Amino acid sequence: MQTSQGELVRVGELEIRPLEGLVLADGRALVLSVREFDLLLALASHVGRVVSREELYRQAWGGTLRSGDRSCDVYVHKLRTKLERALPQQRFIHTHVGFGYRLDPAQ
Amino acid sequence: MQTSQGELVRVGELEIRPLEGLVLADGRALVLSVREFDLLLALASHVGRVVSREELYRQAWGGTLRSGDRSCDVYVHKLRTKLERALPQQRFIHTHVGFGYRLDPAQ
DNA sequence: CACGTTCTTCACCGCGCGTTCACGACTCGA
DNA sequence: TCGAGTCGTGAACGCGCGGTGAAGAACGTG
Repeated sequence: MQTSQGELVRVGELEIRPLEGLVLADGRALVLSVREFDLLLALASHVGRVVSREELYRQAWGGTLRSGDRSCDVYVHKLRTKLERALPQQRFIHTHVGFGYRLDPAQ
Repeated sequence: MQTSQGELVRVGELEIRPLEGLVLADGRALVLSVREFDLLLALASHVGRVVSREELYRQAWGGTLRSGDRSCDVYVHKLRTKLERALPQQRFIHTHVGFGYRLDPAQ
């Protein structure tokens, strides 16, 4: 199940506005690139659930993930860095080795 | 009888989501490796009944259990440890000496 | 075209994962 | 009481997955 087009999404202290391409962390605006934003949106459309790299790639990049492509991991890292700098005390993106990633404001 | 493909499985306070590789213990996400997850799934597909090592190995590893292979026991131990840490008051995996293991939220 | 930004790819490395071994506790039958 | 079989448990080890920094390609904007 995906979030419908432009709806506002809340995940913990994060507020994602798909229509504007804007993310607010505790009220303060985050500067994200297009890819970073799409990836966050893909993760946010399955909050609390584990999403495979294939699915994330499909949603954020479009097309199918080629074997050996690490783009997904690299951008998870970039996203993590920015989220962590905005909200140091929280961990949002959790790794599930062998499965994928899970966006969850609660540990 | 096995659980069909992706159905959500509930065992006591455990919620197993086969499609995601995710287990919730009382709502909180558990971090399990692929093997641990598959083993739990194998046990959960026969809740309340004793499952032989051969059957567990067939379901979680694939192929037949070679004599002397202790992988199954080792992973039962790993699973127990994680379940016990998540839900200290309960015992889920019960040993039936000479027969196998039984997953049961009730003693 | 020039320049800054974004994206992809690469390489390195630490750590988690799965397998296997070793030892000890326990049970049961001879 | 002894030996064989079963199971719990910690640890060693090789390997692949994922974290991470950086270089270079591609993009977009003026």
